[in-house]
Amino acid sequence: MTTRKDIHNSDIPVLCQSCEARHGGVCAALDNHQLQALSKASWKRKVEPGTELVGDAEAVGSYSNVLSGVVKLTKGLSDGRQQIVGLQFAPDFLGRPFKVESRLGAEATTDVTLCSFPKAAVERMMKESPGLEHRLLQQTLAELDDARDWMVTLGRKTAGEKVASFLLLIARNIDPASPPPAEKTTFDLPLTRADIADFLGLTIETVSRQLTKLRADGVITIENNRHVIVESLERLELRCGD
Amino acid sequence: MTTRKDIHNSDIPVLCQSCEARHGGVCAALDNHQLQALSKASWKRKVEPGTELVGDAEAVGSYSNVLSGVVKLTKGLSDGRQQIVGLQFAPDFLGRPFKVESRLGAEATTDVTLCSFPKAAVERMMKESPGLEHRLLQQTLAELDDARDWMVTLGRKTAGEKVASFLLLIARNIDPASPPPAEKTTFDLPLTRADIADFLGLTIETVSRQLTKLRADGVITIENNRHVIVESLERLELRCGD
DNA sequence: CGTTCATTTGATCTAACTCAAAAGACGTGG
DNA sequence: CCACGTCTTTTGAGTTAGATCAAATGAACG
Repeated sequence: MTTRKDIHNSDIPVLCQSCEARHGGVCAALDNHQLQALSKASWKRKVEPGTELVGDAEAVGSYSNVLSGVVKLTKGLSDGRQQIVGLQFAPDFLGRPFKVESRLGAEATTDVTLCSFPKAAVERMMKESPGLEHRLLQQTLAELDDARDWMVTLGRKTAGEKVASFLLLIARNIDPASPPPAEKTTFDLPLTRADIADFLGLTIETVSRQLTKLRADGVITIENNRHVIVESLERLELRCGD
Repeated sequence: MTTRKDIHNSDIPVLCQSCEARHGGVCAALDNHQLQALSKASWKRKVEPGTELVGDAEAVGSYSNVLSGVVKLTKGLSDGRQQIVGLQFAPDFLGRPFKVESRLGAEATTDVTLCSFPKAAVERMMKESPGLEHRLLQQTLAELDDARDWMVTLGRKTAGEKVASFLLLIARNIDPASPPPAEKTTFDLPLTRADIADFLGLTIETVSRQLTKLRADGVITIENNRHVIVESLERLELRCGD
């Protein structure tokens, strides 16, 4: 077992060996040969919070895997109103296949590590290997499910339920390694109050007031504005409305 | 040219020959041989408005193509609040691949014609032919784009903008044959006021008031509660906020 | 032509927004 | 280490868009 694994690993590109996306991400659909080919054309980069990864209505020449951190996907109205339409956590795939122009903005909200590939290389590989396209369909279906869940949050939940739903979403997704925490968790909010407001379709003030309420009710504790301690996930779930 | 086409048509299953989804829908990704195989196991049906096609949290044994009419996809909260998270027009594909249980309700809102296939047959065919999976990825990506557009509508638009956006969406999608009307159109609303409210995250009363306003401002005319005449698509677009 | 259901209209009410100011976090340079 | 300025978050007071409650009108149908 150990031997076999080592032999296998020796075929895996150096760049990919320690990569988390190797298992959960789209790269999991590639065999070692394809991984070799792709890794030659790929590059890692680290970006700071606030870095714009894809501009709204901008041509995109590459796809990426999110290896760590959080990326927000935004859409704007002509008068400046904004809505965050998705959050990407590791090891999500970032990019819109088969379209030159993205109608989405993408921006790092925390320190983010990315592994990027040229659009052409991915699309060639997609034609050759159905497994990759299958994996991409899976992720897209999952994103569609998430988007529709969020539509319920946006359309039908109260401010209190929205904020609770948001905290739960973060608690469940912020750590790509350990899946679902049971009863108590802790994390740093990957978004500012302004971003949370744009994600929930609320104002900063309303978000703040609802967080204060959750704190007053002993459901959460907040330290230094960013660090959240969820005292009871169960009680948080009860406040989500569903 | 005519000759060739006729020869080709003779290979196409009778059931599919006059089918609109043959060109725009997922079936367009199948060759005649595959079409033959699938059509043997498929069946058409007509259903009335209000027919539940898929129950929330119900196991689904088949996929369908919408051939005519409109299907609403719904999600509910525990206390009865509802949100429509998508509308399917012809020739959309209906169903959630790779999942036994749908977390969505699906209900006809008009008279609907469906062509249904056993889940297993579609999934087998998907494994054999990458083209089908590719086509499905395309539709899923399009649905994801639509869902995200709608998130902006739900999260950031005013009641007036929401209703205008809804009318525009219907005007652009109700007729699968002729794509985008230019300046004036006419259609029957495929949804009741209650459904429109659930789609827009509003109440019936607010929807009604906004429709009345659009009528008062001369943007639309309404006959018999259901039939809408859009006097100026351009002026409707201006009211959508984006 | 009366019953039923969908829609409109009217009169309040309230959750969330807006505007304004205070409090807290954080970095910088003395 | 502390004083200062900047930026973010919280808190407060008043306003409003859309909800709620209630009633009238209109369409469809046996």
